[in-house]
Amino acid sequence: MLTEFETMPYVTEVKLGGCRGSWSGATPSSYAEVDLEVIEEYLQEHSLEVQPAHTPATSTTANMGHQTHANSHRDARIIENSWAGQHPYQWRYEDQTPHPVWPSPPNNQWEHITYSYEAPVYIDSDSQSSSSQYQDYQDSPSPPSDRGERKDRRLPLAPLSGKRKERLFQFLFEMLETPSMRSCIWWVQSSSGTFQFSSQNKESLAQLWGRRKGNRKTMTYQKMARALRNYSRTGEIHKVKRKLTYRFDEKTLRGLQGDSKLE
DNA sequence: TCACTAGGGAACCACT
DNA sequence: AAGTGGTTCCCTAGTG
Repeated sequence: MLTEFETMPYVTEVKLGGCRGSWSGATPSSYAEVDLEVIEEYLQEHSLEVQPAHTPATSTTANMGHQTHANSHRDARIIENSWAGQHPYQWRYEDQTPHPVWPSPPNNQWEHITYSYEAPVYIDSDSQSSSSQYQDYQDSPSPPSDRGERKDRRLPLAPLSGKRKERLFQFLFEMLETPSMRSCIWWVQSSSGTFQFSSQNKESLAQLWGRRKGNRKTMTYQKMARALRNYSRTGEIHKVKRKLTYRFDEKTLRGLQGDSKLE
């Protein structure tokens, strides 16, 4: 029995008109580079806007043009193993090996979209034994912060004055809510705000962040992770003792989710 | 040994 | 001008 959640990458290409939502069963070694063209286009559109604390899934999906059914699922978006809940899937266990059961994509949607998936295999930590590293980490109190007084002013995440720059954790939340970014970042346990980067596509995600911020140099995962480590001081995001895995602070997550519902 | 990941110090920058 | 929120560079350590 698996004692902690594991990541098993899967890649599938969804080329509509062709094999709609078919599970290609590609081997883990055949990772597809995430097609960022669509994302880039989307980011460009949004970078021109004055963004509230984050860009909600509604505008995201609207602009992505292939998630029109998402709104009806918004309230159920943050659910366990939901993969953001917009394309629910199930895990089937055969010979102790989990296999994703892929949903069929909406008819005539995702046209021209090349989709690559790297799906997490998640074993709910809530039902784990106490030997779980993740559980241990979850139960441990937040590290004392010498800047604890600042916690009260790090939020609200509710619409800021309209011009404040988007922050990294807001960007990450947005990406987590963006279906086309699931090959880069995904929820491990959305209810606890735990998410994970793809080892294959984390650099792409970092580049998107850097592009959105308009950095002079190319953003890398290493630099982005440095910023994430700063969050552990302010308590907005904590590192989970698992590779490429982080967890939103409860307040931060509530703020982000609450903000999302305001839209 | 090496690649990858994590942690953090320090200087710096853009913006509020 | 000061504070904030990163960004960039660098070094070190742990792990497989």
